Amino acid sequence: MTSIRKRPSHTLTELEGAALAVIQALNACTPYQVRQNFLSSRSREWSGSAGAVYPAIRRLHAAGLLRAKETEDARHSVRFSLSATGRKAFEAWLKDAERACGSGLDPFRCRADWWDILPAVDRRVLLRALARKLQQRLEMLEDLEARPDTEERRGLSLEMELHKTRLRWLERVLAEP
Amino acid sequence: MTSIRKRPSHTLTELEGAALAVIQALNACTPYQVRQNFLSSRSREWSGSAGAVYPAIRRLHAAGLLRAKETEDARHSVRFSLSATGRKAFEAWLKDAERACGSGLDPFRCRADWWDILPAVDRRVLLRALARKLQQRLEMLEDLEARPDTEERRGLSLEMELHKTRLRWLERVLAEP
DNA sequence: GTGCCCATGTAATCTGTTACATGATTAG
DNA sequence: CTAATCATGTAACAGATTACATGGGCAC
Repeated sequence: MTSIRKRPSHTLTELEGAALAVIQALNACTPYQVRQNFLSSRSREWSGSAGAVYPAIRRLHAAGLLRAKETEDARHSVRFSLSATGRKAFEAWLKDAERACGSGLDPFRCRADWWDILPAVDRRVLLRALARKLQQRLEMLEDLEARPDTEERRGLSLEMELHKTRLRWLERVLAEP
Repeated sequence: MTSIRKRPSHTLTELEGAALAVIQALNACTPYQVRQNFLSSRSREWSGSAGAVYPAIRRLHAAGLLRAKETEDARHSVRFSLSATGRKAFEAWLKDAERACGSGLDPFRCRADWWDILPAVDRRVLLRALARKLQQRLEMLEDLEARPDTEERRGLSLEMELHKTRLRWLERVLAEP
């Protein structure tokens, strides 16, 4: 009897799902392009390190989710696109409400419960510093939004709203006793 | 010459930081108590698996951040508390605005950019399903908040606000063309 | 042709996961 | 006394990170 698999074949990691999304969007692209897409993305969710991207794409290919087409150029690089299985797996990842609605690992929320244990003065200083940093990120995102060449407008506006929510929360805590 | 260390001694993982927070809060506790605290936490950020907690505490101890005091009971279990170095490291973790204000790996935001590529009908069905799921989580959190024995009220209210923000974002997208 | 960037990786390591193991304690 | 459960782990493995390697193409 085989033991229960940790990750059943139909479940993708977040990075794998995102890689499929990029490949789907660019419709046949090289691992390098996927990596560049991750690197240029303003979200620092992943480093987009070669050591993550190339093996992930190899895994997806080995699992039959990707079809490879070798190009003619001298570097004989390989362009990948989604197979039928791959499209199905990607759709499942995209529609996975359970994972989408989990909170993930939010470093802000993770610390929020503990800031209270600081001495009052320290805490106020820290919360104000956090508010400044959030404000700063928000302005950065606003600049990004203003640029006409920015993709990912959906995620951008969502991220800005989330930052604003954190800011409001900070201000509410600061306004307390 | 030694190569640059990936993780300099003064940087903690999120789990290590959270473990220090629990140990600090309980003021001298066993690894088991730390683990129970993670397990009982409503946040599913980590599994609180033994294979993560025990090694993490051993690491922190080996790094001199924790002091161990063996108890007298037959299980001769060990209670840990923060050393001076440990308090300093924990404070640094707690006050790390750079990490706190990053967005972490948010599975909702991660997918938000790609939902647009679905056919309009599919997308509306999905977004409504997501809204229901978020609503459901929100109600669960409200119940939790209503219970008098709930700790982590700060993080709880923040998490609820973040969920509400996601809900509003969904409704805004649904209200479009 | 030499130096530099492009594109693709590999190696070592680190942290976390699941699944299993094991001795102590307590309920019956 | 025996069985469940408490408390503490270990083993095998997965997936990511950093740092390094390598070979092709192009600027000068």
